[in-house]
Amino acid sequence: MSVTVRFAPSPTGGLHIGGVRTALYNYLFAKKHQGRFILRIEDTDQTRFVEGAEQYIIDSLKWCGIEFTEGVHLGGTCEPYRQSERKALYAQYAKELVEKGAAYYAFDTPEELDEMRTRLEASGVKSPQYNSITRNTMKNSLSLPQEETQRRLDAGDPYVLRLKVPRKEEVRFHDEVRGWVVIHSSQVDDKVLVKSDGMPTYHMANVIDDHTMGVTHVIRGEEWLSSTPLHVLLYRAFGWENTMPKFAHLPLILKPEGTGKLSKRDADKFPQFPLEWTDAEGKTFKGFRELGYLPEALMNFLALLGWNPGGDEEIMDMNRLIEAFSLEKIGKSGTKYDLAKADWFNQIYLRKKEDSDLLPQVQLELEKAGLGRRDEAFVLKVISLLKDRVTFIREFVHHGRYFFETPATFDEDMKKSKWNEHCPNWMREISGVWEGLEDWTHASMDAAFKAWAVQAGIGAGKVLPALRLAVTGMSFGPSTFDVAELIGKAETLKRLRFAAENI
RNA sequence: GUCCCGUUCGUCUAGGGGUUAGGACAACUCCCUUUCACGGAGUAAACAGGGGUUCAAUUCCCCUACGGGAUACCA
Repeated sequence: MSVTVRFAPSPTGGLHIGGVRTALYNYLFAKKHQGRFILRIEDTDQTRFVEGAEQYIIDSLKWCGIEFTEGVHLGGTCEPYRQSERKALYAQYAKELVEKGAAYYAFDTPEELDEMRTRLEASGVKSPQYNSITRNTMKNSLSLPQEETQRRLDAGDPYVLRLKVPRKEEVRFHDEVRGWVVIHSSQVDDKVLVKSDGMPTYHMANVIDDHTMGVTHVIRGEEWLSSTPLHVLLYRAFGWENTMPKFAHLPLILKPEGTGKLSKRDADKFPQFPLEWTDAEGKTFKGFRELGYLPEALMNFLALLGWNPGGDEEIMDMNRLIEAFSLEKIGKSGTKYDLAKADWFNQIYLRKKEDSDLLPQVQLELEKAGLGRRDEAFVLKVISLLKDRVTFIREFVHHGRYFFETPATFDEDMKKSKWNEHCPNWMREISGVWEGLEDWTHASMDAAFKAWAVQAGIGAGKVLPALRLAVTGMSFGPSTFDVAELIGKAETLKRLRFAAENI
């Protein structure tokens, strides 16, 4: 059977980094096996629905380079792909479960449920459950006389459907990353399958969808490991156990500091969203895109967060990741979210790009910084001079302002340590020497400068820092001669004379 | 509390009954560069603890500790 996987987020907000990684692993696995990859929207909780979230998820994944073969935005043979539009299907299967005696109606109000829990706790039960024992004391179609159940149903009393979890049954399943997991059915409670608003819960919708969509591998976060026995029980109840998908539970991404799993609530502390996201309160969070991360760098970083092919190889583009990916090599332990390495990946991928690929974004950054749009050839040269020195595209501005405007201020530390009382004169002399230059190149400037230094009896090392300060206003950067060559003779001489008067 | 999962340098990880426990990021040092990066060479840095099994355990088993997850009519 061909591989079918799915990514099934809830449209409850911005897609966070953990979700992106889950989607990525599913994508890599699907591609590797030339299988189907479905985008399904799990919107069964109408109270948590967030407008725009679905489109955001689609846009984000697209930016990441994660592509689906079918789904809510593409259509496909298993439509609809939005769970809220599959209600009729779930109702039909729910009915089947009741008829089989695998599920039952429960009429208990939230207050009665609370009461049951406090009563049980008072009598020493550590974790009160609605289960094979306690369900007899509650109001449901198992404990109530049949006529009473029917009467309530006919009267339109609110009810939920619960799974009748067997009292003594061993549930075991093989997890592709963790091996065999065994749990006794007594640990599983009679979970709600259909809520009183008629919507299925995640558990039921998930099982029905995965089955009807032909999903072969469920690759999801570890937070689902605990409820997998319930899902197995559901497959069993439906009689689908022999075609049950394989499970692979991914280690969680943990907060970089302190403890706990990463959550969207931490988004103001460190970037978590692929694209800029504005939440319900109107708070806007920058995405990786806005922060200047390259999607290929992000994907490489994310792929290696919890998975490793087993060697020293680290720089892997999407094709290479697909080729190397396997479920067995997924790690078991949680992983701290430390972006330092992501920055390094970004630097690597930035350097791999052609200067011309960087041009549009650099131009954009220049414009944003108020430096205007410049001649392409000129900017291209700036890029080649600066590319090895930056991690993010936006840094071209910070590192290279002086290419676009005459420096108005000069680095203070540099001034203190390298600018002495002779400097103004030196600058004037150098500008005089350079003024006579026929060709304005790095080489000719260098030669003229050295000749002047020798003749004046001054060590080049004494003057060069001052020269840099005069031309760029900064303490670091490419060779001053390169800068001078690019900005041109007139501008360079102007800067030298300005510096002589003003530093 | 209970159940489940986990634990190798600060971080991401490789490895696996006998290894000088490997790599990468970050840090630091040196070289290159009359700057800053890049590049190169180094330094420091880890098998959670205790019991077994074994000639031998970081690797297998058990316990403890610690971390995480789940315990909803959320996903």
